[in-house]
Amino acid sequence: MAHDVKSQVADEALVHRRRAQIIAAAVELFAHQGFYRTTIQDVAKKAGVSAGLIYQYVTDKEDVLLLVLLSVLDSYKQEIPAALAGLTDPLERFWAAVGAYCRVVDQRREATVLAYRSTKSLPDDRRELIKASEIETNGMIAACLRDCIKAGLMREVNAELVAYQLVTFAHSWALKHWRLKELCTLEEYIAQGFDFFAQALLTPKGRRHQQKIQTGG
Amino acid sequence: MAHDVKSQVADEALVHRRRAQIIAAAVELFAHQGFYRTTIQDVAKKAGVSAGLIYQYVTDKEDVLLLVLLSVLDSYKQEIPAALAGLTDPLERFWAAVGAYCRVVDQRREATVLAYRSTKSLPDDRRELIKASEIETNGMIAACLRDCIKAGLMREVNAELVAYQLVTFAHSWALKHWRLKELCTLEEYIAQGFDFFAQALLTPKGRRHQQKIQTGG
Amino acid sequence: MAHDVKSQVADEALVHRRRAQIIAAAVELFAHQGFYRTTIQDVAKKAGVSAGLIYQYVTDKEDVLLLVLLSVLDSYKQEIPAALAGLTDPLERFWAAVGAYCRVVDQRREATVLAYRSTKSLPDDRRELIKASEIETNGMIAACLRDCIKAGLMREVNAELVAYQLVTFAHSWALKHWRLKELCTLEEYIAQGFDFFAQALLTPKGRRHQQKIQTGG
Amino acid sequence: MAHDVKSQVADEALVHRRRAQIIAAAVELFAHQGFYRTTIQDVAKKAGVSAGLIYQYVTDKEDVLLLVLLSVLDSYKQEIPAALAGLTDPLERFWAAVGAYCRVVDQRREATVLAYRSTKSLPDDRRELIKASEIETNGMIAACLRDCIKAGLMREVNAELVAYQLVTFAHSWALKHWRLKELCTLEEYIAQGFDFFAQALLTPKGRRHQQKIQTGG
DNA sequence: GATGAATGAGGCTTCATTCAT
DNA sequence: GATGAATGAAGCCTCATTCAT
Repeated sequence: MAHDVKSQVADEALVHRRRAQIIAAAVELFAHQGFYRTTIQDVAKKAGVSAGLIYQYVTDKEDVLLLVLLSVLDSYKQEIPAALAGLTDPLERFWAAVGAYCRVVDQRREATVLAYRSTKSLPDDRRELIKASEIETNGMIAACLRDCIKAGLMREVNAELVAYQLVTFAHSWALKHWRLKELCTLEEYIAQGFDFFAQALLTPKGRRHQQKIQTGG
Repeated sequence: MAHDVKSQVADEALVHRRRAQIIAAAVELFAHQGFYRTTIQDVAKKAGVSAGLIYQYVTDKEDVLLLVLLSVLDSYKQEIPAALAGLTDPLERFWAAVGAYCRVVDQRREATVLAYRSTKSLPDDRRELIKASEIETNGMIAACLRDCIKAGLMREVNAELVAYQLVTFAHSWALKHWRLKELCTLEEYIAQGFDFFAQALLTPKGRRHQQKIQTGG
Repeated sequence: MAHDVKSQVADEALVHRRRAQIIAAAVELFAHQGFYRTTIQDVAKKAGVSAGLIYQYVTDKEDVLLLVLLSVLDSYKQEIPAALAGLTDPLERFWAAVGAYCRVVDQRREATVLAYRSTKSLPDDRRELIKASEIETNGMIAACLRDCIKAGLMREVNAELVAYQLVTFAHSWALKHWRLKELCTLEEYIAQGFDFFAQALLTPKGRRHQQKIQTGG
Repeated sequence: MAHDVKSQVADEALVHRRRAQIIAAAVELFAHQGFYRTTIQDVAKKAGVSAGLIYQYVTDKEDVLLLVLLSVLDSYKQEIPAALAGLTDPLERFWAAVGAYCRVVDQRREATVLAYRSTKSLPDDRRELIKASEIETNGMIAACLRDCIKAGLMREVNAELVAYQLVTFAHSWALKHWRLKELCTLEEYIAQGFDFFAQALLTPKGRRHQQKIQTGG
């Protein structure tokens, strides 16, 4: 799991519980007020612990941010495989992955925005952890895409590049939510996105397959 | 344009010059170290002025950020119309607008990232200014899109929603540059994006028109 | 008493002790150098604590001033009742009250001057607290006066107005000490004041009573 | 006149005019906001000149305060002799002097308060100038008092000490105006003060003389 | 393990003063 | 003589971090 971050406390279960507590408080505060505007005292108070305690589970304020960001990215990494479970059809898997992504983003909207804003607040080495996690998630989407291409359902596009476009599409729901929420609901957003990407990516064969899925489903 | 922000100094030309000086220094520093890590002294030193001087042209540190962000958004608002000048064909105008957008983003890559990261650091009222400017720029793209739809060259899509997708596509070049630059060049990025959006948006008529343009051009 | 001012620290006893420490340091410094010339660092150093600590017991530099002024006024409010304890004769009580006032002023001479100089440095709402306290003290003197009038020992004067004159008489010892100390001692100052006010206020009956007291006492 | 303060400007008339301009602006600002809260820029703006100009007529910000305070004390020193002009009767002169003092204080109420608050803000040497001026004014009152005593109209009191009491009585009208104005008008204040001091000071002969004056007047 | 009072370095901001025009 | 833009020292206050209990 996520944290190679060192703690002064031995009991692993406790470490886990305390960190969860700290992260929960921090996500909310960071998301609303930003990293710099949030003090450790704020986090401590919201988490219902003392400020000193936090420093037994974390070395730095930046460490708290790292923990928070990793927890956000973790939730992405968990939801996508979960959504794919039991599905075998490449096209179904593809839409399921993208849809799942959009929905996690919606559930953790503020945290997603936070990730965009704050990654650069981390020192380079810790930021690499974040990037790695992002690449991993993107990889899941790209893999689905490649399976569709291999099956002749989609055009030969640069899978990673398009994966970025898909991911960005999902993120935008959070980043531009202030405006988008006035234009459509989440499901409408997803629907028009699917339509859009379908147009852009599907081969004639893919289109026919798509029809079948929708009719059959 | 851009700054309704008040200054202690009367001489407008001077105000303009000084602010440009301050903004130039600040963009660079904010982009690299972030808003909070950058001190006013840093900005002053880089701008070659005293810290006190800055406060004759700005009320706040946050005001500096506002000025910076507005200057970024301004550059968008200037480049797009410039790229459209002289073009009348709806499709040509559309691609020109999107291409121009991508290229400003590339030129001001760090500033663009800064805008994403730091807008939330502004108090609500100042943030509204930013949002307004963003909506305005988006409107330019959406207008081109609508013209294409009206001319029967593109499908009937939600113009504003798709405009967001286009804008996001451009921004991603800056936001994910750390990864994308390893996958392709800017022009390749634009080309595959055009291809992608063409697939998604053009009507048969639009496709034929597109052919003509490319052949003729 | 005195401090409705909020503190970050919970432990009331500690808050009390720390504030006393801060006030003690501040009175001296403010009295000598004035409020504006004294820095929080000065206060901290003299109090033997860190600058940051002060802000756990106070919100503002102005808050320190408020605390100081309230502590001065408090000492007035405590000394007068103490001086009256056990006395029942109206005339005796009157002189005791005025004498006590003069003596506190003498003991806290610099603080008294400070109160005159610095009250206006407070924002209006905090200044009201000071005024209220002053009115309360004046009320004690005025009450003694009224008792004497009721007993036919003093003329029918405007008690509150004369109370002001008495209070001002006491304050002047501090305010004009630089000159008065060359003209007389505190006790001489009080004596001539008593003589003066006796002439101005006593009725014939009061004069006879006064004789008795002095002879008997 | 008052200012030994040096100026960089030669033309004496100009110096005089400029200083009057500066003082006028400063009195008002200092009186309302206090010395430290008022900036030189504030004074310059209110005086309708540039900040730089002030430093051609003054060496220091403290110099401005000195000028202001001296101008206040000057007005005392002018009004009292003016009120005495033409009067020969010692008792009449005495009441005229005290009355005049009270009325200048009323006219320059805020400036008087300022003098109380701010004298200590001056460095020792400049403060001596103020004290000297105060002693001089007090001397005028004390002289009237001594004349009355010499004429057998008043008791043998310490003239300087009582002069202080009289002066303090006048000042209190300004210092405690916030409360006194609710208790009486200026003229009532003066009247009750006169009554009070008459009781305290007049000999039987003085009392008869007083009757004559009032009846005759 | 937990607490929370204490520390002190550091940043934003103000403003008296100067000086080139 | 007058201007006002520029300077830079200095002070208030915050907050990450420590440590005695």
